[in-house]
Amino acid sequence: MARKKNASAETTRLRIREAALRLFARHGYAAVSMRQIASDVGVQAGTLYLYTPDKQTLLFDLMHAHMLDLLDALAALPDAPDPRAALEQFTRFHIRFHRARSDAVFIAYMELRNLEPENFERIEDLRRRYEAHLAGLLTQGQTAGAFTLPDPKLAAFALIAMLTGVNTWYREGGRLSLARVEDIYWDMVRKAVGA
Amino acid sequence: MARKKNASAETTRLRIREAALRLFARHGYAAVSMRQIASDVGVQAGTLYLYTPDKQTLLFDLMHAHMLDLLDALAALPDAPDPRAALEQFTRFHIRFHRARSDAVFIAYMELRNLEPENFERIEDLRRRYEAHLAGLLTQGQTAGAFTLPDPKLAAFALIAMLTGVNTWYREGGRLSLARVEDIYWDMVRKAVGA
DNA sequence: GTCTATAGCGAGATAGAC
DNA sequence: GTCTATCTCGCTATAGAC
Repeated sequence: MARKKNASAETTRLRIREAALRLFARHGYAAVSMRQIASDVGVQAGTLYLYTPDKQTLLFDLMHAHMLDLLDALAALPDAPDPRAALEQFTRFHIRFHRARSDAVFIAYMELRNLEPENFERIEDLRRRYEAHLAGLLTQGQTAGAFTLPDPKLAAFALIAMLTGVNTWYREGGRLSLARVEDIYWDMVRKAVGA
Repeated sequence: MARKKNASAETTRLRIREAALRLFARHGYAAVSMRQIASDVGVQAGTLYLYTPDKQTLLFDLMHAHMLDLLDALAALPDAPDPRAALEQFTRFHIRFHRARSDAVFIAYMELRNLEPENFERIEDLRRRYEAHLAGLLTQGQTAGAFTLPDPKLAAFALIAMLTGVNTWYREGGRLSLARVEDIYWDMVRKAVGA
């Protein structure tokens, strides 16, 4: 049946993306061969080319999907009553979202240099939108007198770097729960912007 | 003359390291071939093997030298009169030192996964010493009542991530001088730790 | 939709001439 | 100290059988 065949093909497609995501994150795009990905999925290398025109497009699709997920999830956040609540919501959202997708986050940052120029620009454009959202939120808060910060744009860069950094050290089952980590980082974020 | 030959060899050695550093930072260790490095230096590929036993050792040596430089420079900082002054000194030092060596910084972080386990452990050990220095400084400040922070270890991770992040966006000749960037980041650091 | 087989290429590393 | 030449391997991508 057509439905069965499509379902099976979609499963293979998904498994290829999962394997590529994990392997690229662990060893790096350039260090991973199409053969390794195929072996991980349990198909032959040639089979991958039914699902992607080439290795570069596979990488780009993974990064692009991740950035769209991020912006969609950001847009889906409920409205906050005031700038301080909005910043707290952003802080906790950023930590949770990035923690849950550490492989994709790692790739979206580390493999930028392996993208062809046109693909690079498309990903960078999406990243700038995310940064601009936070910068706008900080600017609003400052205008409203809720925050005191020397430079909203730099503060946005600084806070995003700080929050994303959780991924480099946080391990499930460690000293602190993720909820506790959120609390601690929110405390530092709040103080840093003078809220 | 022996002196002339040695001097020439040392020059070649240096140029190989510089080329490798730049190329690894720009394209990634796995994506750069020994032939590319040789071509950049202006020698043949085989010549590189007079200076390094293999590509992996070349990478490790670059990362190791960078980490030793960092710890040496940290140790060479003058004593500060109090915890707040020590933290300000650290903040400005970190930004300046990392900014001046962006290629080495990038490699020391991004290429960890391309190190063989034993080499990885040696680099990680050096990195932990650097983090421990800041964590110790924060703990002292808190004990002395100069800082208010929920968790010195997490604060150290958070601040280092935030400060290193300057390298991802700062460009010479941009809107802000590096001195001004230091001021702005120090303002955020100071507030974040409640100093 | 997946397989086997392979074309075509470039990699890391080494040998030996100069 | 650097070169040319080469060994051996694994890569991306494609062709065609089933």
